[in-house]
Amino acid sequence: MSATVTAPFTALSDPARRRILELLRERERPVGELVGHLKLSQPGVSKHLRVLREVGLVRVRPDGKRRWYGLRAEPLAELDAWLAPYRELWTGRLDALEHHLDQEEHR
Amino acid sequence: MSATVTAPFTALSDPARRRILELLRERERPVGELVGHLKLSQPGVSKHLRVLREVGLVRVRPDGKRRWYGLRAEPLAELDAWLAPYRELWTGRLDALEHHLDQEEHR
DNA sequence: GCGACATATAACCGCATGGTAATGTGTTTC
DNA sequence: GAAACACATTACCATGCGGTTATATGTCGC
Repeated sequence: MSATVTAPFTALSDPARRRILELLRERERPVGELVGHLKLSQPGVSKHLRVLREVGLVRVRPDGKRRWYGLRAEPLAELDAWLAPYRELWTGRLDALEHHLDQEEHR
Repeated sequence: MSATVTAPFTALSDPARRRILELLRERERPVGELVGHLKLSQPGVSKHLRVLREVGLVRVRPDGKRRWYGLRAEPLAELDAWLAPYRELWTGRLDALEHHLDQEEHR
């Protein structure tokens, strides 16, 4: 684990891809259903799905002519881990990083 | 607040920019010092700093000929907020989202 | 005011990205 | 096995990005 966090950040920088993840957060969906929600052509959606697959943010489960896409949380967990050391900057804990809070209050 | 999360995701998708944030997490630094850590030309670093400034991830404090860059946590907090609804997918809490866990255990 | 210093901006380049229309591939149905 | 369906891939285009070198801008010391 913990390959690099570049890929997930890049993948999530596109609004359409974030929208797809949002839709898959509710439940698995076939491609056509995603297309119906996305103001994008079917190939456009397939292209985004390929990106999401390649960074491991979604998984596919073929079922006849349908391909059901589902969410994979692992890369998101890596982003969360990346964020961790920064989190104390805004969680009001003033241990060991007070100088940053100082900076904030002068802006 | 809560503009859009696209900008911070895009900004963080570059390793050099993440490295800069990492350096600024310790303390404020002038540009030259960042250049010294970054295998990049000075203009290259300045370009990345501009991007970080525009998305609000850093702030500048001019002091004579130096310009001291510091971290701003707000956009990171927005990312954290964006991640929130997904977080329960990997935190072992099996409330209301068991179907996702089901999916996970079949892979 | 002038040269040195610190940084920003401009101009340029190669490559990746996101979108589309067209086409290919696998599956179902009759 | 042929047509219809669901989806992926290809080919193409315009735009943006990250890098560099060259140059502009502002500040300090004398």
